[in-house]
Amino acid sequence: MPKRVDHDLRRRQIGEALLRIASTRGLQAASMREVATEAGVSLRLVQYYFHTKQELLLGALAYLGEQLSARVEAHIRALGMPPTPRSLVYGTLTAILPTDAESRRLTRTYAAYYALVLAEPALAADHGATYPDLLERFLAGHLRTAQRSGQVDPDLDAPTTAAGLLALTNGLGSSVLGGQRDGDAALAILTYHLDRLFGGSPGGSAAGPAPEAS
Amino acid sequence: MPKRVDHDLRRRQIGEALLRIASTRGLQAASMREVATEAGVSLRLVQYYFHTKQELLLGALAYLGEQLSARVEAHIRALGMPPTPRSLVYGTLTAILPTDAESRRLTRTYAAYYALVLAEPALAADHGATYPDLLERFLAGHLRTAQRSGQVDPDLDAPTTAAGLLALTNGLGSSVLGGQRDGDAALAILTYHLDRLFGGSPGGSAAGPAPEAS
DNA sequence: ATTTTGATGATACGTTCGTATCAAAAACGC
DNA sequence: GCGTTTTTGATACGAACGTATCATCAAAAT
Repeated sequence: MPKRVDHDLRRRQIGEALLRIASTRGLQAASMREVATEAGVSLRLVQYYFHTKQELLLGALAYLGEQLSARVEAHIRALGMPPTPRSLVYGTLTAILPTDAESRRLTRTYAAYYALVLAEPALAADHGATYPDLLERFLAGHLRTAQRSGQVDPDLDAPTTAAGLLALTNGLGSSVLGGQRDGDAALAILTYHLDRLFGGSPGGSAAGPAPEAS
Repeated sequence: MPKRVDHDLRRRQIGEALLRIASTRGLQAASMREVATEAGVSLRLVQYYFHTKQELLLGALAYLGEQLSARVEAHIRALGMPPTPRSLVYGTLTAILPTDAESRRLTRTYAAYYALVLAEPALAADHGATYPDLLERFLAGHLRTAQRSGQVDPDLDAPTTAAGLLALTNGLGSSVLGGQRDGDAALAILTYHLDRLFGGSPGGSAAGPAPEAS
């Protein structure tokens, strides 16, 4: 048996090269040739692992989703264990806010794909609609938990509040990428709203364990 | 003197043809030839009025800004005269939420330009940064007025709240365009937050008439 | 060392793009 | 109807794109 190479790894290397181009110069600059150069491989190899460009775009989009999920998880973990409802909401939202180089890259790439999907809905058959939905339900669940433990006003509608928080964070992210304000200013606005929501007190106590992120 | 034609009008007709394409098929589908076809003129004429494509993109972006401003104004007016602080905030935010065909077209086009500007910042020299800023200051000012007249909690930070409302609206708009929810659901979430902000009571002196669907 | 798989190279096809260059025709105020 | 302006026509260029097709080279497991 001859040379063995992890095909999934190669595909990932090439796909992430595309994501790197998309984050800096946009998806329209991500031609097959440019991706090959960025990945340090030949054009022929890109064609070898992705028979068509649509395949490449879809594969890279999947990698982007994984990177985003990983960052959200890491951000939640960074706020201490075990996670409280507050740290889960806070960590999730601050993870997708472009405040550092990595989150800027992720959100810029996401924005590029978002525009592409708007023009060509066939690209995100179901990936685009379910992922934000999952995030929203995740937030709503923990908000409800926080309501039950008295950290959040129980009169609030949890799903509506969760949708509002996620939309707020996305909108703040857009304003940061658009150059309207910097990441710290956006983070300040987000924490202002979160602190108002969570009643100012650090709270948390020894509340019950929360559902798990996927 | 021979045939006289309003050059500004011609430029507008061509520019708006580009906006129409951008709203449905994205900016990458808006080639000079496609714009000419959409506008019902020859490619040569597009080149006559816009010497380069960048000129065309910039000109059309200006028209988009005018259309957006006009819609915001019309939406505010539709909420009754004279406008109250509440109707000004409500009208501004609902105007830029994709709830009907026109607002969907506007926000989709705006999203397409947003992605283009992210990849090519030279396109929106100052147009991109100042317009949302103006909107935000506009909202903050009327929020402060509402605070002084007791319709809004005076403990709130007006600029931060205004930035949050605008970001919330933009984020909700993105979720609508992305197919996560429909315009009515987004409008319900927005009004939920606005009603909480404005203390639930219709307030605003002689309570204004209900918003109108367009 | 042979065999199988991974990787490169060079190149080409057909399309579309932005842009440019000829020219001629059509419309309209005087 | 003259003359100026607007508009169209027919192409053409070079470049970049996605895709495809040759053949060859390198590497590693048996």
